[in-house]
Amino acid sequence: MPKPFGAWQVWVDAPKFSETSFAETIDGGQAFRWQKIEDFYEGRWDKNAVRLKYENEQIEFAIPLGTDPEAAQQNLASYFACDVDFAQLEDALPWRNDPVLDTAIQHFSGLRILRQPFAETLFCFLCSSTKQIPQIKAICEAVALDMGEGLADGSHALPTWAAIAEASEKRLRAAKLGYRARYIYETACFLAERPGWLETAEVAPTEEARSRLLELPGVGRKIADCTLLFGAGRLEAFPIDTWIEKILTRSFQLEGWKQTQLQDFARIHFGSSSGYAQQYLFAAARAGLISS
DNA sequence: GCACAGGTAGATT
DNA sequence: AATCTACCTGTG
Repeated sequence: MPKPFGAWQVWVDAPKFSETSFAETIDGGQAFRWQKIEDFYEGRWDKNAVRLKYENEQIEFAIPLGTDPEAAQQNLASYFACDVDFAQLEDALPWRNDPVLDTAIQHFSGLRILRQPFAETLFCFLCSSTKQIPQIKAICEAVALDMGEGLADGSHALPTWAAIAEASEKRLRAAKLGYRARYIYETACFLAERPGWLETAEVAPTEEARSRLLELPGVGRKIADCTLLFGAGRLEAFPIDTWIEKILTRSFQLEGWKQTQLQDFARIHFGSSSGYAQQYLFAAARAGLISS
């Protein structure tokens, strides 16, 4: 039975994408709530359920029947951070004297950093440790089905942190979260005792926001930086995961550098949008374009 | 069977 | 302060 989505419409104010940069932006490891179905992607965030497809150099969208197209486009604009000029930021990256970054940008030009809901981003990356992307997606979906609110198309949103706090570690483990279940449940309880705490962290200056996130059980530097980059538009946050560490050591020949030294290198070399550069490198490495 | 996967925290050296 | 190690589960 087909899901109750309406007709395809052109997203008039969509950012400029190539087919590659479009696919990589929504389904390249920034977000874990998109799935490819036939020739389109279906995704969810907050209470939104949307289908998107790249068609004739444009982005078309479809939304559940009976939902408001104007509101949907506003929510899309927010999610895709349409207030940010990524073309300008891309040009400002040091690709002119960095052949590795140049290769990555040539292939994925037009890539964007999403502006996902802060609380959901934190949750998804708490699920992500030593998991492959398909598994992270499966876990998020399982938790959404168990604890998340129903959406207009019959699918489920991710649960709020309050809803997780009212559940249990055991229920999280049922979603195959493994050892991550304890971190997530303890973080939920931490947040439940501190109304407004996460919202304050979201708008704090980046360093303060990061140190706040690091107070949460299971949140280390990498997850904190992913939350800041993909969930708060902090393009200066440079998450160093196993991929980025390999890229920096092999392609940038920084063998033996410590995490703090790699952070310093990223800030100095890539500049104030180092997190944006990070996503290009991550995409290129996963595509096998640069050695990692 | 076994290593590894978009890590973190606590123990050990 | 740097380097192990345990922690769940699925995949190759």
